[in-house]
Amino acid sequence: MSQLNNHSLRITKQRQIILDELCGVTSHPTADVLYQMVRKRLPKISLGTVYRNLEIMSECGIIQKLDIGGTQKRFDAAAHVHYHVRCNQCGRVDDLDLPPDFNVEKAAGQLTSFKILRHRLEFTGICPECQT
Amino acid sequence: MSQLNNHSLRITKQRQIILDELCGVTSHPTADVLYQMVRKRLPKISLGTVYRNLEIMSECGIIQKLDIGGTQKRFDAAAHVHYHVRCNQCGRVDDLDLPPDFNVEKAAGQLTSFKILRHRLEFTGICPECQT
DNA sequence: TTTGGTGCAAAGGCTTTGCAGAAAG
DNA sequence: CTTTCTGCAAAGCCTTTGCACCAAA
Repeated sequence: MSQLNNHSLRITKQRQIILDELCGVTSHPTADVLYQMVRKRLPKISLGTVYRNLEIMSECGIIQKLDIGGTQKRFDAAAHVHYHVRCNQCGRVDDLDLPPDFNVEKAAGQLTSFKILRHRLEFTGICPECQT
Repeated sequence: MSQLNNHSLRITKQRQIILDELCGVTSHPTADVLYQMVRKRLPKISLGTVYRNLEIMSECGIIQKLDIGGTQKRFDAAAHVHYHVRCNQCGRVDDLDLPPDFNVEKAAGQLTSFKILRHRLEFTGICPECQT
């Protein structure tokens, strides 16, 4: 568990359980799915608290907030960078680790049992105008 | 311009101008930005109409609806598959054409004047369970 | 105490949709 | 005429936020 910002973060039961549940799955749940999971252990928790804490924890680098398309964001306890496969039909998102140097199509086909239909590569960074 | 579904699509002034404006830019405007552009030529058009037609046109394959992260979807008149660079600061999205075989970091750095900070590769397809 | 967190509910941002009137075929 | 489309406004969905109370340090 990494360290925090300037202000001290308390380890509350809510936070602990949210993180715990997220760590306990290999899927990449949306906030509301995680909320349902957490509610089994903490029935009175609010969805707002789940969102708040997921946001905070991702800012601290404890978890990752995935913005990989679809209408809802997904969350991931794995801190390292990796790729994903999404199912067009059910929306399921699985991990996919790729070597730094690879042939996209080939590598993906070998590493997952998904039937790959498309892929999308997106870079993020600072555009020329914002660099100045 | 490709062909349509079972039901006949009419070529209305609204549709024509929306497509025209989208074709006229190399950026990947969000629906509301496109709405502003279109409004200069068609002041009474509604945002709903813009959304509706963008959706229809992307279903027909005339344009592409990009779901590449960020809160808003973006639209692109280019039908061919390609990649994108997004600016973390202003949200600007540029095209990036990559050869089928490439070294991700190197290729990207050479092809854009963005300062690349991260990249993300996402595959989509059908998961094992949905395949059966 | 003081500071930060929670639950609740309301508000926000983007997108979709129902409907009655308008327009194209 | 019939069918599709439009503008408008309302509703929907996901997420964020203000606030009063609560809890940890």
